[in-house]
Amino acid sequence: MKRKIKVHVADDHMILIEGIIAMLNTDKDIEVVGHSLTGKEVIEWFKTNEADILVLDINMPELDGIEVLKKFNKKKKHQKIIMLSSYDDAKLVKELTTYGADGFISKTSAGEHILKAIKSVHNGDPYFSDDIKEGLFNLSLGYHVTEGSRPDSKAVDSLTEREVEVLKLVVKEYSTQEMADTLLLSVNTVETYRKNLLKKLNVKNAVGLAMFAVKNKII
Amino acid sequence: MKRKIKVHVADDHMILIEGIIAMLNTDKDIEVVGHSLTGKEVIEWFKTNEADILVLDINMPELDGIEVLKKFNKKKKHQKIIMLSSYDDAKLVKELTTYGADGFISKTSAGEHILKAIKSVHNGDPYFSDDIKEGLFNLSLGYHVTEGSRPDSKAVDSLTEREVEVLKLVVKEYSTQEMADTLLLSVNTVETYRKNLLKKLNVKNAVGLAMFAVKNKII
DNA sequence: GACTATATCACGGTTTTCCGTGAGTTAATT
DNA sequence: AATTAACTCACGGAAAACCGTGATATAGTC
Repeated sequence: MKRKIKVHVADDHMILIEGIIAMLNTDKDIEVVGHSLTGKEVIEWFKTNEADILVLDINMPELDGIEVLKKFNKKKKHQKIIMLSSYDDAKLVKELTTYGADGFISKTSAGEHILKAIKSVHNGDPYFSDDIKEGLFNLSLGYHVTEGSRPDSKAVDSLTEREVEVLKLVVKEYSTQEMADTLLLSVNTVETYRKNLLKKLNVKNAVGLAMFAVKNKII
Repeated sequence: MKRKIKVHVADDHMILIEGIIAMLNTDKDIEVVGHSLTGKEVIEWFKTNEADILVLDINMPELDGIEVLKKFNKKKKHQKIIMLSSYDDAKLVKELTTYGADGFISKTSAGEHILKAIKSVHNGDPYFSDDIKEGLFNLSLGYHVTEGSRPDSKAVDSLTEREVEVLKLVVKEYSTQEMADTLLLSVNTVETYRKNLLKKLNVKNAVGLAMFAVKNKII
């Protein structure tokens, strides 16, 4: 008997999880072996369990899908990962694939796409749903940013990934403590990034960081 | 034979719609007679069709659930409306019930709640899922929240001249001391304005003030 | 193998922000 | 005359941000 494809589903909306599970259960080759409501739960689950495919929502509390993806990437975990996105995440696709995402489907697309994606990815072929492809296409046609004050691309490029992550959270009004909890880092480390940001971007305080982020569309 | 409860489901995520439909179809008293992906579609559909219950997502493109609710309310349409919300919409509940929402369920709650909600509301009893209730409870415990996140003209109008002046300087990365020097005020006074701003705009810190200023073009 | 960049954490200290609460003055409105 | 809104200031305490400096580990590059 053929071994079923083991799938773990992570999304902060239980209703959506149930919907996906119900659908996947209609396929005899697929078995849902677990689900999580937060990024932290995902990490915990995979410490003691395993699955072939992880269906991972981008927006989750505590630890979002992107962070989870990065952690898995770093640890060279072998399971494939399909990112679940809301409509406006097209621009993330490229970035996320470099972090090891194997597939990308939009929640706006029909549910059968998840089935297709799982089978495709399990076969080793990346999968992107049509609307994601369309979004990518539109992006490549010259994403027009509304001009305001001149962005400082030199400074942007000088930022490391972690610094950008911290910057994004600063914009969301997170305190250092909250960032540490979210990114699973020590408060001291977050402070270091914050200091580096202030220096690199040559601003005086968190407001300066936020304004820089706005000008450079890091938001 | 008993007449089934006719339900229309509106959400911009097809996957979620499918999940809900699949679940509702397991109940013999309920019949899903239509679904929509945008607010406009909902309006169009109800011009030529009818349903007993409308399950309506708050966040949709083109015309969001709130607008749809208002339109229905104005036209005194007779069907009941259950709002589907993401986690952080608790503060909207009160406002939405005045616009004629009969129920409120969070997407984070389990799917069976939709069944309960539909039957309850169809019986004439309002329904709120537990986490929504909890959110309301917390709100009534004093956390005075004005409004959600979108551009908020009410909040802008509530600001006094002095508060706006301080806000502008906050955006320019001024410290309280510097603002006091610039505006020829005592540090204490500037602090007061800053506190008022935080409260009025319902943000956590100076970054929140800056982001509000950006959104509302006070810069 | 040395060098560099990145990521991670620590510690002690200063400054600023944030919070609550209260209170006096003027100008406009009822 | 009474109320209200805006403006002004004060004080004490808690929390967070900011600053400098240094350390370790790792991965990649020259």
